[in-house]
Amino acid sequence: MRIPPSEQATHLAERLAHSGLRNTPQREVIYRALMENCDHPTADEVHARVRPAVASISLATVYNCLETLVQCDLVRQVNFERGPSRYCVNLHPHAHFHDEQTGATHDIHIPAELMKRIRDILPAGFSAKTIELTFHGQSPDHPVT
Amino acid sequence: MRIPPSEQATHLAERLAHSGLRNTPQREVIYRALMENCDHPTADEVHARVRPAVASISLATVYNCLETLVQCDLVRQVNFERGPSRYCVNLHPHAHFHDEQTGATHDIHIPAELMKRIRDILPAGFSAKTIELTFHGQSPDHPVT
DNA sequence: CCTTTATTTAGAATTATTCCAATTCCGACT
DNA sequence: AGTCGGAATTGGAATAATTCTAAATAAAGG
Repeated sequence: MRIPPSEQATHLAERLAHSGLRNTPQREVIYRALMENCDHPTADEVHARVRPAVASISLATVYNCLETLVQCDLVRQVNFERGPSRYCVNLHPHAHFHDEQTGATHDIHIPAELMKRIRDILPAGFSAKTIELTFHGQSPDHPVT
Repeated sequence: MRIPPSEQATHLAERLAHSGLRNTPQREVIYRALMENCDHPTADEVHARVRPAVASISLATVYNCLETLVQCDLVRQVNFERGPSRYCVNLHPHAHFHDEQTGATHDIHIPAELMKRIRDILPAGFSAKTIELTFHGQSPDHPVT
């Protein structure tokens, strides 16, 4: 299920080109960092992770690149309450479970059938572009992050 | 369906007492402001609304009082992305529809049966204390706020 | 190469919120 | 009534995450 790094890079390059954007080392390394470890890091955490590879990268650039990736539909931005934004490379429709103790985030699969039922509670005239479903509580002992 | 002001006040007083907290004019006026107009104001907006009644009230107090009301389960705090927190007096389980153009927020009723199905997608071991369901998109022409 | 335009960068600015320390208020108890 | 102690309020300072700005750098096309 994991895509080899070369294909990741190709995918990124394609999507950027598709939006008329350039493929830069910073964007590549950030995208790779997210793909390697599919937890849900904050911009700060991403910054820390990519520094070894691109020592001079600034936090502003990390924010810029992450926004670009989100715009290209390569990455999903996730928010819990008013905490720092987190970034997620799982593009399948899914919910998030936020563990209040550990702060860990778990992806929860949403069956297509349920997705449809959820969409159906909207009264006529409402058209939803995105749907967010978030659980807060306690996750099992063995944290999968 | 609307509760008369006197009962509101009683309800507030009871809940505060129940948590060993005092009933202050600031808390009362803020609670009343929220009940009167069930849109989803920010702390700033609440501040602006209650100033006429309690001219000297500070923004810090508004934040304090709102937090108190949330803790007493009299008010629900709602967040969209990383925008300012909003406050909602509808305590029935419901979803939120956030209009991206106008910024308006609409409450959407969630049938109990659907609520149950949503809860059921959690794998064993996960226990959710709260569930948030948020739609982003376009709402009908005639905004109800 | 040279130009144009995109991107990166550091640091300043912004926004919402929380913290802090100093009053003020309220209720209980003499 | 007078006083004590804890709560609550207040204004202003502090914080945290993010965005803005203007200058420097890099890439792509001619």
